[in-house]
Amino acid sequence: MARTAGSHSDITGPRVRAAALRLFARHGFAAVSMRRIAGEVGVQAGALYNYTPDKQTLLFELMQTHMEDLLADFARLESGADALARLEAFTRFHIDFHSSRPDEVFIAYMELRNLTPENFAVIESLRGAYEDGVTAILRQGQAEGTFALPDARIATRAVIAMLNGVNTWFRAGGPLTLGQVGDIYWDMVRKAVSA
Amino acid sequence: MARTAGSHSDITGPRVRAAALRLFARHGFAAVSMRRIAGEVGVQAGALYNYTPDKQTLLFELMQTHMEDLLADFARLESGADALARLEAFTRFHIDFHSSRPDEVFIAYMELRNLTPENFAVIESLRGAYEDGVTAILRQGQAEGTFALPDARIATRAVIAMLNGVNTWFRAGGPLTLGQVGDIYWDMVRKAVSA
DNA sequence: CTTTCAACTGAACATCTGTTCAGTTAATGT
DNA sequence: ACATTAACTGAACAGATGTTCAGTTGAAAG
Repeated sequence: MARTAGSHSDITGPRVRAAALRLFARHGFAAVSMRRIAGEVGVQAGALYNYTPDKQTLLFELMQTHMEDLLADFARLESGADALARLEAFTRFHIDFHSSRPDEVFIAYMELRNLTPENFAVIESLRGAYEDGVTAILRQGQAEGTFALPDARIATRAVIAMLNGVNTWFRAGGPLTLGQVGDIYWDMVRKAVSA
Repeated sequence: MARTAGSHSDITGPRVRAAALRLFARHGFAAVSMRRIAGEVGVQAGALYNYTPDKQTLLFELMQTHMEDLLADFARLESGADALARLEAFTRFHIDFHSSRPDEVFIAYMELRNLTPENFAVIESLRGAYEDGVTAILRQGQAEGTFALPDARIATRAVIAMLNGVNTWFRAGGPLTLGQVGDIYWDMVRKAVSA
């Protein structure tokens, strides 16, 4: 095979995904053309089709990769501890992970409606798996008597929605460090679910 | 003036806005063409320009109207009571108002990036005014000693983000009434901010 | 040096985009 | 009955859209 080493595909592929990610997050999937992504990479639009079968798949794979990364990192959190410690670890993890990937997070929440029904179902099930993990922590706390919750499923969504809000205002280099933001939110999360 | 009474403009105008609202919420501003809006109304695309100078203004006015309605209704809430009662009233109001206007809410949060800078500034300042109202309640509670908050501004955003989450899952006719949802969220909000 | 072929170009495809506007229609006031 | 004119049509505008593909390029394998 000619051009195996020194091939550009190892470089261009990631650059295509990076450009698509950036542009989809800034302007929205529907507002970004394949030509614009190609321009960002420095190639013609046709060349993109060496790296994705179509625009829809490009979006879907960005979202799928993001959700799988999220689940993989979430699974690494300590599961032996008591519910309070686990919820604190989750709270800080969620804030850290999401604030380190603002573009991915934005797309994963905003572009769901631009997925085909099949692709949507895949992303939704990944999101459901993440929620399940949080709900499990809350139910453990209910069983231990540490948490008092009218509904663990709704509390899960409430906590995640609250933490997602961080990404709308937090900017690294601002007055607060991520650790301080974690402290503030953990204080509110802890109280919100406590007995 | 001919065709004053019996004119269609009193009917078509609202129908244009309603169709745009529905379609923007479902598919996104960039993905909806003027021809598609016109089709929904039963009119040719050119006729839309009797009701809006351009597509951008159509979006902007939907968002502006929504935010002004929100602020007007928010201003009607009792302001004489103690902070706890005011925060409860706000919590239930926010849930009620937002769940009664899912399309408006969705657009107001999702289509900010499709506004021109001037229009964006207007909507942002309306949103800021709403946040200010909530922050005032939280600061009153801090002064009264009822609430313990590391940061009233951040707590405002946390509470609003949490309550906004309701719209992603609540459907009228489901297992819970809006009143029950209000109870569940008020329980969490109250505990989250309490001393 | 020659062959190979992954990576890419550039043009073409049919279709859609927001917006404008001369012209048509029909309900209204006189 | 007639003139007025708000409301709307339908065609046109210049350009953008996702996607395909025959052909070019140039680095590496033999």
